[in-house]
Parts: sequence; C-alpha cells; structure tokens
Amino acid sequence: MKIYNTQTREKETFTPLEPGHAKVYVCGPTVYNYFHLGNARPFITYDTLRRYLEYRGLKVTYVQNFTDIDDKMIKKANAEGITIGQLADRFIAEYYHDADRLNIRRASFHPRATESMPMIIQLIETLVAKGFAYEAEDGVYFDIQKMPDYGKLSHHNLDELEFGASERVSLDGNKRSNLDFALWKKKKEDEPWWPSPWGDGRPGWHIECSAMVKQFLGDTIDIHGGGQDLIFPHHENEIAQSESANGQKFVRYWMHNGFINVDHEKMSKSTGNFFTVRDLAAHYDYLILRFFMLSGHYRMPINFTAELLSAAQNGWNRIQTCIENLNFILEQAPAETADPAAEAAAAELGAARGQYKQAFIEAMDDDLNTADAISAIFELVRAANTAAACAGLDKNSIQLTAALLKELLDVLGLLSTSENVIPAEVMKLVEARSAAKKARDFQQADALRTEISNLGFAVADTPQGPKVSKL
RNA sequence: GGCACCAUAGCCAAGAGGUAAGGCAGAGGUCUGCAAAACCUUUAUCUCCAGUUCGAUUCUGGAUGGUGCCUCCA
Repeated sequence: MKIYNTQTREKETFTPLEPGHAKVYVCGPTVYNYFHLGNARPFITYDTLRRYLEYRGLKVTYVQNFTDIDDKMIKKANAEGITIGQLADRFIAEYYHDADRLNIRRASFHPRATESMPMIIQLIETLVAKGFAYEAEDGVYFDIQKMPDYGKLSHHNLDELEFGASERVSLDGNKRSNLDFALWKKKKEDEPWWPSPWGDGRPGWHIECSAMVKQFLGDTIDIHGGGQDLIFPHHENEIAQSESANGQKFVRYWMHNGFINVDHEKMSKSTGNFFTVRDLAAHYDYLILRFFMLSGHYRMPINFTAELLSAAQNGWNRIQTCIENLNFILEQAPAETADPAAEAAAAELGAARGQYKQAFIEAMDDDLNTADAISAIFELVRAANTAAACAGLDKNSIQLTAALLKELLDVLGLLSTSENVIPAEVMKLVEARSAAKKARDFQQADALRTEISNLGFAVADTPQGPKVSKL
C-alpha cells in the first residue's frame, strides 16, 4: 500500500517498522462539546485506514486520545460550574454515542491526557535535563533554537517562522523566542493543577500527545494522522519534543486530511459555521454522513451543503437497495442454474466479482483512494442488478455477491447493521393487497399500499412476489 | 511576507503521457394494472498562455481564480 507522507510530500510504500504490526496514533477531540462534521473527518478517515490495514492482514494498534485539559476545557467547565473531569466524562460519552453510530471502531486505547501526567512530567524533565527546555517565570518552554531542523514537517525554516510570528504576535516576556512553546504552564487562578518539579500547574497541549504516543506506542510509530491544520505547530512541536527527548525518529508516515468547508470556507468552531454530527443525524442516517465523507479523497477539501448530502443519500440508497434485492431473490433462487441464460449471467457476475474486488483493493492501496473504491462498489452493484434480473440465477452466485458487497462495505465502515424487520401487522396488509391484486381490484390494492406506507413501509411488486422495505 | 493545496460535464468526484471511471440530477426507452426498483441509450476536446514531446487534460514554467497554514482549530 502507498501512503502520502506529508513530510516527504510523496506517496511512499507503507511497511511497518515491526513486520505485520502497524502502530497508529490519531489526534482525538477536545472533549468540551459535541464534535462537528469537520472533527469527524479524521476519525472516519483513519478508522477507514485502520480497517483497511487489518483487511490486508496487519495487526493494528490504534490510539486516539481525548484532550481533556486545555484552555477551552477550563473555560467551559468554569462557565458551567463543573470540574473538567465532569465535563470530559460527559462529552466522552457523547463522542462514543456519535462515533459508534458512524461505525468508528473503538481504538485499541483512548487515553485521556490527564491520565498520562507522570509520562508528561517525565518527558519534560528529560527535555530540561538535555537542555532542550528551560524554566521561565510562568512555565517551562521548549527552546526552538536547540532544534536546528525544526520545521521539517511543515517545510518552514526558522527565519521564515520568526518573521511570520513577529508579524502577528508580540514577544511574550517569558519566552526567549516567539516560537518557543509551553511544555508546562504554572498555576493560575481558577485553573486545575497538578504537582510538578516546576511547581503546580498544567501541561501544554503539544506535550500531551508526545506523552501518550510514548506511553501507548513507544518512541517510534508508523503512522500519525490528523487534520491539516495540525501540521503546524502541533505536529511540528510533537516532533521537536519526542525526537529531542527520545533521540529516535518519531513518526515514519505523517498523514493529514483536508477540511470540510461550508460555502468554501473551513468549518470550524471559532467561525461558528459548523454542523455537529448530532444535529445532522436528525436528518440523515449516520452512515450517509460517513458515505458522503468517503466519496472524496481524504486529502481534498469537501464542500458541505444539504444538496450534496441528499445526493449522497440517493447514491447510498442504490447500494442498500441492491443488497436488499439480493437477499430478497435469494429465498426463491434455485440451487443450480438450469438454463443457459442464467449460466451466462452467473459467469459474468463471477467475473465482475473478481474484477471489482481487485479494483477496490488497487484503489485503497493507492493512498486510501476511497472515492475510487466506492466506484468499484457501484460497478459491482450494477453487475449484481443486471444478473439479478435473470430469474434463474443460482443461490450461490447471489450469496457470493452479497457477501462480497458486504465485505467491501465493511472495510469502509459502511456496513449497515440494522435489520429490516417487518411487523406482522404490515405483513397482513401486504397479503391482503396481494389478494386484492389477484382479484384485479386495483383500487383496493392501491388503498392498502397507501396504508402500508403510512406505517412506514414500501411494498414493491417483483417477479418473485411483493417485496417490503422500510421507508 | 513565507509555506502548501486546488481548478475535470448542470452538480459531486476519480484518473493515466496516447483523445476522459463512478455517483447525483436531466432526457428517451424497456419492464409494470399503476408504481417502486432495475436495466439500456444519452450529456466534457479536463481555467488560460507558453514550453518539453510524435502526442498533454495528465510533465515544466507563467497567468488568473479559489482555499488552507504561519494564532486556538480536525
């Protein structure tokens, strides 16, 4: 598989450091609110990466943290008169509520920053001892001047960065350089604190991730993922901290996803143009949101509009209907193909399964090209629909096709688990309608169909009899 | 000022140095009591200019337009 590495700006063949075992870390949410569609993108993207790596036979240790201590957490908790722990508990639960429904699998570890305090302190101690960090009046800072290759991920050099920083921020008296960043912030009023060798206080944001990576995955990991806005300074700073402290290469492949835009502008909490997944889920199935997201390449921006979501819904229905239809015709399908037409259909379908599975894998191997992978699924759907129109198609062909569709959808996390349960009440109406139709009482039949749809179900007439599905 | 990214049909979106996947929407048709679903047919010289090449939409340079990062941010 090839992965685009932000650091080298090239697609590289992915080989885990430890054969057969990929170590992946993804920056998780700050748990002070429901997450919005933009936040959901990395969760979905890297969950899909993880599923695919496992599909290809790798063991994956997958870590996604919860940031439960930072300015936003403190502000929100103080505003609500609760502790940051209570705030975190609440929104971690809300995270799982949404994430589970988006088919985002639970990570191997979901560490909370506040639970990694010993490792955070240990890392800072190491950095101070090695001379990469210094203590100032209000905290401990990383000394950028000690890190000559700082900027290697975002491809900035120190001079450029100094210039940019000086244009925007006046030098804070406690720091030696504008670019130095806080590892430890000494206690202020109304802020939670932890004891440390530099007095009571709390960790800086960047060190939390370095600490959790080290604690759960070690000094060198294979893949680190996150949004493009984290490249600088967050990931750059993680590199500075981890490599300076550990003396090892930190991350072998850096992956960064593009943004979700609204009216071609980045969706973000600060600009207020965001849609939470929870709100959208009131109008669209969670998996449609996931499908929508995966229908473009993860590094490209996605412009979000209601129209596009509706279009995604229609495409999604096509896939779901195909699987429903396969399941439906399976019951009455013959065990063996009898006539030549059915035999030909079965042969063609068999070829299509091979061809499109191959296409799916090639697409995913190419830097997780889910858009192409989904079009392979659509082509398989068309092949299945065509073959399914042939009445004599055998059970085995149908089963193999349905199984492959589900297999591929599952790799993308798009396998719907909800079963189509038809209440007895509805079935009764369906039977009554069939009887009315047989008697050529079409008025009565149509009236019953209306009644059925009022109960939330659709009935369609097929050569195999009436097919009922949820509206 | 610096560093990146993007520009493909009405909309969304892949893509390869040799005349463009897929989805949505539209039109026509087949099937159906009607419908639904499905199937078939149909809709693009890939922003512009220059260069490299036998040949570029795909490579290089430039222009124009859009976005992001350089400050919390997925």
